Amino acid sequence: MAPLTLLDRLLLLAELFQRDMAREYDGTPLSPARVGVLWNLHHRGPLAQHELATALDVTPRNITGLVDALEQHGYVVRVPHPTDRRARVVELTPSGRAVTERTAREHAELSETLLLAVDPADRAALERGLDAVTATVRELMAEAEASGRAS
Amino acid sequence: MAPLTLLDRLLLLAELFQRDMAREYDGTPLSPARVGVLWNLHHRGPLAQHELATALDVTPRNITGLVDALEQHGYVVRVPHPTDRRARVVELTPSGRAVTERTAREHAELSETLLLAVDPADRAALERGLDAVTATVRELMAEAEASGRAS
DNA sequence: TATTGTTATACTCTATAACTATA
DNA sequence: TATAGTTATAGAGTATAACAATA
Repeated sequence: MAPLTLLDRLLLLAELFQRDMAREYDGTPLSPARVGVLWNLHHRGPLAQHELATALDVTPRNITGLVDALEQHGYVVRVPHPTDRRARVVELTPSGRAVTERTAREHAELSETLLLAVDPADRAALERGLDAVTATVRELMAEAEASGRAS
Repeated sequence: MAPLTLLDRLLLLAELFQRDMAREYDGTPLSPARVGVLWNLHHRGPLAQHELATALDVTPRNITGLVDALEQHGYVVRVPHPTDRRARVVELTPSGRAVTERTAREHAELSETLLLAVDPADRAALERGLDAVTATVRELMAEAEASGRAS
């Protein structure tokens, strides 16, 4: 059997995270895409819908649906934009904030657990390596997008 | 700003890969889930549909839809199972094999590129670290599934 | 004119439940 | 009885296109 390449390892881990995420909110009104909205609001504060669309890299139509669902279940509210009467600003409710705070807490714990699993002598190299890989992936995606746009 | 944690880095990379995958086959009859079927057939040879369902961790109903689409576009064929007349074995066509071989080639190239981006002194530690993290994530998921089943 | 968000429509991925044919 | 795959139905996530209100 061929040994696992670096890409194999990374894709495997990405798939595990994705699978885990998809099950996390099973049976609740939440889902990975909806939590993505909450997570952005948690980190950046109230945002207009088009800002969410840009941040999540989806169409504005999509945001309408996600915010509809989140608002219906009480996690966010739409408030008028202070200066632009076309726009609607999305804000976390206390219930939404409870979700993001719980998620943040769980992330911190998981990060701790994962770090402890790595040999202390390997930790710095692991972080450096991941950063190098991430930077390269970003470059490749930017190039692909540029050439795609050109065609 | 808080520095990126190990989990932050891993989730970021996972998201980039996911985003890239989703665009890869944009405008073609392929898609991540369909390529997942082709990929399994590439690595394991012809498979019955229930084997695909187990491998991809989705319902048999889902496999019906994916194989329908792949068959309609000429990437796979359904052939009778040699001994079980209930089952249908899914096989790659030459056209399907062309896709998986192209994907394998692209993976090999990308893996090479990513490896070159990492400081040679960090490469072994990166692989060890990723394996440790992957093993831990798997343990946690298995535990979560076991306790979910119990409840 | 351009932007913001919506309605209308469609496609993919996924799930559960009921059913047929076979084991 | 149990398994393999299908039909029926439903819901989430995504996209494009046309439109109203506002900038």
